[in-house]
Amino acid sequence: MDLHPLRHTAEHVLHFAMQNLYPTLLKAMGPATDEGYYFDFDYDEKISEADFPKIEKEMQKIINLDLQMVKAEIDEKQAREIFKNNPYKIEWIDLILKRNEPLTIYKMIDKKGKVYDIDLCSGPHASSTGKIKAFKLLKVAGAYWHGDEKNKMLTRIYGTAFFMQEELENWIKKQEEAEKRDHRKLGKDLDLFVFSDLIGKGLPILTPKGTIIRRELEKYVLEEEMKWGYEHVITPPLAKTDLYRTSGHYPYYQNTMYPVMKVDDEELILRPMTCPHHFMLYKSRPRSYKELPVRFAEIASQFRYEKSGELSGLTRVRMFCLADAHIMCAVSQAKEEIKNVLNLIDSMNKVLGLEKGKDYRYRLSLGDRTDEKKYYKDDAAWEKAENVLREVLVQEKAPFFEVSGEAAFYGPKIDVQMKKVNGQEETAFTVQYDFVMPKRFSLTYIDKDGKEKQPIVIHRSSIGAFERTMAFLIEHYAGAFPLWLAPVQAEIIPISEKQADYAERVLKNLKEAGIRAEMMAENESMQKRIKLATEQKIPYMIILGGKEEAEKKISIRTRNGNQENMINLAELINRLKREIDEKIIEPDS
RNA sequence: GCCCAAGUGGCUCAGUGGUAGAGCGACUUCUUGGUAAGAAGUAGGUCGAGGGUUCAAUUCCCUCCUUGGGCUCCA
Repeated sequence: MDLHPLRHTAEHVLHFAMQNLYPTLLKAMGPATDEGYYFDFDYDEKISEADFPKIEKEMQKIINLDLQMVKAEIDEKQAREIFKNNPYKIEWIDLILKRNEPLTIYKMIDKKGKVYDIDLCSGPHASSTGKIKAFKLLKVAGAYWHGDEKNKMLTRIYGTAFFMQEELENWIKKQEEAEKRDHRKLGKDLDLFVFSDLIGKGLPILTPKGTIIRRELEKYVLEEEMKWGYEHVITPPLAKTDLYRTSGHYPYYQNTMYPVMKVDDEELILRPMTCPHHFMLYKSRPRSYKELPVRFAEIASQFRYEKSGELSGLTRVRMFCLADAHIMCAVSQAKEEIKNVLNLIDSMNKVLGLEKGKDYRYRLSLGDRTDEKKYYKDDAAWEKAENVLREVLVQEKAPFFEVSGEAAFYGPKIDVQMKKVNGQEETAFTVQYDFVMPKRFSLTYIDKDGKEKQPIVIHRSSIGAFERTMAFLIEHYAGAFPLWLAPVQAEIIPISEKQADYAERVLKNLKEAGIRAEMMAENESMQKRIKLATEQKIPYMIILGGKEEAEKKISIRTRNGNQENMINLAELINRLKREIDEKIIEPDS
C-alpha cells in the first residue's frame, strides 16, 4: 500500500504537535518521502534529538484524537489571511498563483467539527490521524530554505510512519542491517583503510589489505580496457592553470579546485579532471581519419576540494583515482562508440558482481536550455548529442530514465546510477558526449578528402573512481569479496604445533602458486582461529591436523561454513587458480 | 561552509566537579585442542586540542580540530 499519504499525514501531526510545544515556530514545508517524511521550520531556539520523546508524546495525543484530514479549496484572499503571519507560506502562495494552480488546504477536524489545524497542502492524506499505527522521529538536521545556502538555515526533523508496528520494526531492522554493511565500518573491521588527521580529511590511506583490492581492480581495468581497444597513457596530475582556462573548466570548477601554486613565473594547479591532458596528447601530432577513434585511457588521480560536510568515507574524497578515458572520434562514429562504452561498462561491472537493472541503472542527463551559465549555447549540437545518447540507450534496451538540467556544461551525459545497500541511489560515474572541448582546443583530424575536420569527444569511465567502487563493493559483498579480490585468499590453520613443518610447506606451495595465503599462530584454539578467519571473511581456511599430515592431504573450510576433508593440495591450488582467473563470484552457490 | 550529534587505552563502549573502568585485542605463561571465543597473569589512557570558570575539570563554559547524519524526493 502507498505509504506517502500516511506519512504526509504524520508530518502534519508532527507540525501540529510542534506548534503546540513551540508556538512561535514557523513551518516552511514538510513533504512525505520514500523513507518517511521531513518537516522544515524556522525557530530561534535549539531543538535536538533529546526533545524527541516529548514531541512524540504530543504526536501520540493527536493520533489518539483520530482527527480527520479534510481538503478544501480557498481563494487568494482567504489564503493570504490565514497564512499572513508566515512568510514561507506567503511565498508558497505566490508560487502557486504564478503557476495557476488551485490553492488547497487541509484541515484537521475532530468528530464534532472542531478545527485543530489548517495547513496549505495539496495532499494526498490518510483519512484521519488515527490511521498512523506506528511512527518514529529519526533525526534533526539543518536545511537551507529551498536548498540554497544563501538562504536562512531552517531546522529539519526527519521521521517515518507505518500502518503497523511490525512494519516499523522491520524497517528499523533493515536500517541496522545496512549499517552493518557500511563500508566505513567494514573498512575498519577488515583493516582496509584509515584516515589521519595530520594527512587531512577526505584523504584515505589504504592499508596493505585495502591496497590489494585496489591493485587488483587496477590490473583488471588495465587488462580489460586494452582488450577493448583503449590505449593506456600516463599524464601529469598537475598542469598550468592556463590549460583549465582554455578548457573553460576554470570558471566552473574554481570553487572545487585547489588553489593555484605559483612557482617562479609559472602557475600550476592540481588537476580536477583529466580531459585536457588527453587532448594535449591528441594534439601532439596531426591525426588522420584512419586513426579514429583514438581512445586514451588512464588510471588518473584527480583532486577536488569538496566541501568538508560532503566528505564521506571512500565515497566522497578530496583526491580520487578514476578509471578514465577520452575517445576522440568522427561524429559518424559517435553512436557506435557510445554503444561500445555501455557494453564495456555492463561487462566490467558484471565481473565485479554488479548487475544492470538491479544494482545500477542509467540516467540520461539533458541540458537545461534556459540555464545560460551551465549550458553552452548550440541548440542543434545539443539536440543531436541528446538524440544519439537516447537512441543508444533505447537500442541497447538499457534501463534508464531522463532528467533535465543535470548535464555537463559541454554536453549531455549518461550517468551510471548505483543503488546502495540502504536503498539510496548515487551517481557512480558518467559517459559524456562533448562537442565543446574539440572547439576550445581546436582538435582536428585530416579526413579522406584531405580536409581538416573536428572530432567529438566521449568522456567516459568504465568502473568509476576506484575509491568509490571499492566502497560499493565492500557494501555489496559485506566484505566477503570474490576470491580474486580477497586480500587474504587462504588462511592456514594447523591444529597443533606438531603440524608446524607440514603447514609451512603447504604455505610455501600456495605462495609459490601465486595464492595470497597466510598462516595463523598456533597459540589459540582451532575453534578460535576459525572464528577469527571467518570474521575476516577469508574465503578458504586450510585445516591441517595429524590425519592430513599422515596422508599428505589437506582439509578446507570456507567462510560460509562448507567443509571438504582430505583433498590434495594440488587439486585445491588448481581450483583456486581457476576461481581467481575466471573471477568467479560465488563458488559455493 | 551551515544545522544537529559525537570524540574516554589498538577496537567497542561504561562512568564521574576530587587526576578513570569493562570486554575484545596486544604481550607472557600454561594449554596442543578436529571445524565460530581454552585458562591465568602483565602492560597500556596528560578522557580530541587549546583557553576559561573553580581550591580542584575528563566532567561546567568558549574556541578550534576530527567523525557521523542532513542541507529543494516542493505548498
